[in-house]
Amino acid sequence: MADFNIDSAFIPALHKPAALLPIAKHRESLLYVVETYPVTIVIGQTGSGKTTQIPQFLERAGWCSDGKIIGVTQPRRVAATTVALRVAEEVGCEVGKEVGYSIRFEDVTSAATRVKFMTDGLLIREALVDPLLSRYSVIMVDEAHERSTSTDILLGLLKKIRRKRPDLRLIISSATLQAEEFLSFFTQPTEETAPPGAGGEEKHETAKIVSLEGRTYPIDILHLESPAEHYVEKAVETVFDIHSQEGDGDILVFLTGREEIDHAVQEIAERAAQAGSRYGAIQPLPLYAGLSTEQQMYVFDKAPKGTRKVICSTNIAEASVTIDGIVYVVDCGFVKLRAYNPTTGIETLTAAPVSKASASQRAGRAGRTRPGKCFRLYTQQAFEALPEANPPELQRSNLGPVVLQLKALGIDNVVRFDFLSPPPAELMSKALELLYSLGALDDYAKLTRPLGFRMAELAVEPMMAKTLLSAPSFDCLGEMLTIAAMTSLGGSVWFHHDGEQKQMESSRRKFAAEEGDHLTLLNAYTAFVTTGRKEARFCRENNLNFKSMTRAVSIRSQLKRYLERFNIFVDESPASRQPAAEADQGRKAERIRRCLTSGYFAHAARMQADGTYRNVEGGTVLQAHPSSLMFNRKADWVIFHEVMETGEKTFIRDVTKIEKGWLLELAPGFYKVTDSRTS
DNA sequence: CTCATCCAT
Repeated sequence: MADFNIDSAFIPALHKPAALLPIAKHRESLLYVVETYPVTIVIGQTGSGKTTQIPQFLERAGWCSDGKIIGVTQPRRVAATTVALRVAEEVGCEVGKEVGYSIRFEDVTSAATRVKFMTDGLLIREALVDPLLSRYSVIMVDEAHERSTSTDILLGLLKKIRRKRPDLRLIISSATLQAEEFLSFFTQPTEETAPPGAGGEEKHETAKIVSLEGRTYPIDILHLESPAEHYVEKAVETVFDIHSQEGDGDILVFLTGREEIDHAVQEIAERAAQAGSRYGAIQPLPLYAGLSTEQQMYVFDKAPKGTRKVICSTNIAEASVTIDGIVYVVDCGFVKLRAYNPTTGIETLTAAPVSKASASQRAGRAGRTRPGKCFRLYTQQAFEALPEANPPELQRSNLGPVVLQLKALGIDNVVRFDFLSPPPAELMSKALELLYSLGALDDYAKLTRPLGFRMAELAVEPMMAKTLLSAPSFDCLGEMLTIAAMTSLGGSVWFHHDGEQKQMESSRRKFAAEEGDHLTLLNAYTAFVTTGRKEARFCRENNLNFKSMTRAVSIRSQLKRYLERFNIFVDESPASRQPAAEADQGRKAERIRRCLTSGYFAHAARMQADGTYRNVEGGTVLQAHPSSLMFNRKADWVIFHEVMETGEKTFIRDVTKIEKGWLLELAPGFYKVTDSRTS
């Protein structure tokens, strides 16, 4: 009995009893506010229990007694499912009964469901069918401070719906002090409701802020005395300072991207090897979304006894992934942000200083299980100068999908939609132009019938939606469904372990199509579902990401069902899948390339003598991304799925060869007369 | 010779 250990003798409870959560003592006042005010803004730190407890309070207080239900939205799928599981456990029911969740491809609800967790994007789609969201008595929008595109649109919609449904209660939950912004948004009358002068009295009765204290441990925050020149080097140094001078506990290092992370991990491993066993072992691990699920799982494994885990991560560990046992956080002070340039139509991905909100969220990751420390690799003055929050996504995105969705929701005047933060006019007009050129909007900027309405209903971006809806006329619908599903995976199709890049390249060559990436993706998918029998083994043998391929199967069948609703049917009879003669295959490939051109004509480029591409305006130098089959291959005209500027270079991804004449033929409005300079 | 993070009956 000498080695009796109290830690292994007791198993810690999975969850704290709800009554111990700080929120419990706010129950009465919270219910009073929800009863009295149409909109409640809840400020609650992580650990306050707001997400799990508030829906239960409401349900027990009778908010579902008239057959209506309580909806809780999350910006992420994992959050929607895990919170639902946890609340079901607390309530003591099976998930899908009284407590359920609904995300794309997974509806775990039933007639008995009274509390429903879901992604905010899904609730927007529900509004297409039920514009007043009449099933719900209360809608809680969680993590609203993240200001994702779908959260922002949802808030605008809910404000509009509330006017027609005074009985509807809204709860907006936010982790930071941005609550005032939500308050003024919901108390400000919209132009439609308020004649000038009215509405002042309403201001006091519409919305109210409620603050809940969190239950995290204290965190010491330390800043640098003078700025660091190279934050990656400084981060590595800081890791070793912690390792040699601080007590035990794992370290989480925030960096901006894959390159920095791989470098830091390698550096830490090398230095640890040099230092020998003076301070105990150290285990550096990378974490970013581009890793396979399997590689990501390592960060959750407990390090061997006496070994300190150091996780070098992107922003994924700021809110999406939570790792237990982190006591020290090292914050480099930067984050990669995406922005869309409406003049060039090109997205950029660049490192920018984090916001104060992000910095405190990062620090908070140190205090989840016991008191922690956060080392910021910037000065106190630099911190003070940081913006409160980053600009919301809606103000720096391609708004094509947003405009399409708003129009489908019956909001014709999208410019006057009540945005929490209106996007710049240039983004709006660029989106309208694109949708007009695709034929989704008419001369009066109204959604066309049937094309525009159908495009809005398909869950793919506008250019692909147009391509898909053109596919029957090119007799390649089955193939296009596959290509749409594969491109929407966003580059996670191919997969390789460290140092096996060569092997992956040769695997990919087996599926390679001379015409480019789209047909290569089609070949890979076809092989997966036929000879591969949708099995994981086939993926392992061919360096394909099994999870992604399985998802492609789901997306494809969902898109197929949509089209069937429009009375567009795909011939998938065995006869249609017979391998065709070579000449037929060539003709089929050409039909597919023409069809792609009918949707992606605005994404056309021509190769120059030096191997780079120029877009149609001629101003921008584009390069095939190294992950593209067209990297280092000759072409003339091409279309591409995506363009992104990172650092010095502007890359195009998913590239397919076309012929110049097709542009004029398939997009005569966009490419008017032959320009002698480009011919 | 390479890309932050999410989401959609």
